[in-house]
Amino acid sequence: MIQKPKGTQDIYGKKAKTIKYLEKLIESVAEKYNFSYSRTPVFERSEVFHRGVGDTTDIVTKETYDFIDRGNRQMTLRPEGTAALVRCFLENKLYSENINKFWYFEPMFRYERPQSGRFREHYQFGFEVFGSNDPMLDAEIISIPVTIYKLLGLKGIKVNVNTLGDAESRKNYRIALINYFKPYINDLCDDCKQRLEKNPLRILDCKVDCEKEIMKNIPKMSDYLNDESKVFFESVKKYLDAYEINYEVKDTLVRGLDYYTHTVFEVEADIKGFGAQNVLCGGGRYNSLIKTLDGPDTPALGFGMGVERLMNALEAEEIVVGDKKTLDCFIITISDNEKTYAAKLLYDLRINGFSVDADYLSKNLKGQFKEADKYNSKFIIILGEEEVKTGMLTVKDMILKEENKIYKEEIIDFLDMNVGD
RNA sequence: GCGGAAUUGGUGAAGUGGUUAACACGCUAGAUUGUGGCUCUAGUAUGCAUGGGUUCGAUUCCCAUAUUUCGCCCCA
Repeated sequence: MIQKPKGTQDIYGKKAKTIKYLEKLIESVAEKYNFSYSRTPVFERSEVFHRGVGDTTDIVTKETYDFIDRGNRQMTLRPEGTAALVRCFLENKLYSENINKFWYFEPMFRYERPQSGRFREHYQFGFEVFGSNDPMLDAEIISIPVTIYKLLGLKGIKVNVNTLGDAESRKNYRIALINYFKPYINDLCDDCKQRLEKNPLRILDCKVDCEKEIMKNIPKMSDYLNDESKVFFESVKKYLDAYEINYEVKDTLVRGLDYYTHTVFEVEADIKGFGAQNVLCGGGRYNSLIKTLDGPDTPALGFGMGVERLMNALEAEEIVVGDKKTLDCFIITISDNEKTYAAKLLYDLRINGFSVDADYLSKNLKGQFKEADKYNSKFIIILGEEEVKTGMLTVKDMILKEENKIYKEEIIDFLDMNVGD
């Protein structure tokens, strides 16, 4: 038996229905926020992510699906949505417009060891805004996942926010961190020893070293923010209050992708018994990314949310979404003699907008009734010798449990009147 | 990349080094030859992830591989 590749999933049945429902919900939220739908290729030239996400990040150093195509080009399966969308933004010169608001819902690929809430292929949706430095948008971006959780009735969530400041603040803080940790380099874990030169900010959210004595007096980002960055973050917080968002400022929150500046945020699942992978959503402002990828200096921000983790959270809170499967009508035939008549009827009803099905397994009457039940059919049409001959159909209302005789010519009007929403 | 635990019909699962692999759901047929949902009866794994090995004999013990799951790291 051939098994699926590690960390991938077959999506069908209940799971498929939930994903479809979520996608529609997200689309409707996107419309309300005036974001437009976008799609980019599943694979890109590797440098999109290597330069975009950052060469020192774990995502790029050990988690990308890289391959060389037949034309000897180095390609990478998309590990996250932002860098790819920035490439699209630049290539199509969308910066000629004032502002661009995009959303996406696509599979992402990371070569990792799977566990609860983590896959090698998973779905992620995200919202990105290019072209504005207004702190009101930072709050708006954070409000989108919060709105989605609210619409779904998901309560166990926690919003953490921080600022990394602008390039100058970040540079000063970086120097301060290196100076602080250098004397203690032997006390740090092996990963952090590497991080010290390449990306010292990442030491802050290291889970190995976080309990150590040296972590207690580390310089604070807030002391290295220049006035402009401070004012910006204060505005963001003011707007967050206006959006009535409950958040916590967490000054060790730095995020694992290199492109962030100013505002960064995460939404955690705060549900008892939830797995170790509890970050449902993460994002922030990335004002320097577009320039890094050879574009004009354009401010931007956004977030991404893991669909499987969102579904885990819904399940943990026993929230069921999506409608029950129903059928307007099921056609039962007494014998094979009525099958051509049934075929015509199926075609007629379907083309007139009804959801209709019939038996294709030559089941007996009882079996056909059971099947109609399984699909929650509102009506059943029973076709026998008599009905075919006279054109007088036997129609059973499964909700009122009553049977009617309807002329074939009137069946569409009849169903129209009785199959409401 | 590192560590732990798993893998038995369509599904949830019990079980054992030795003739017929429990139970439940589902499915099929019948009781009920044009009316389902309830009930009753019968049927439903020549096989226990795959490939090796140990053994007179392996689904059971050992090894490898694949997948799942729970952590670490990291992230959505």
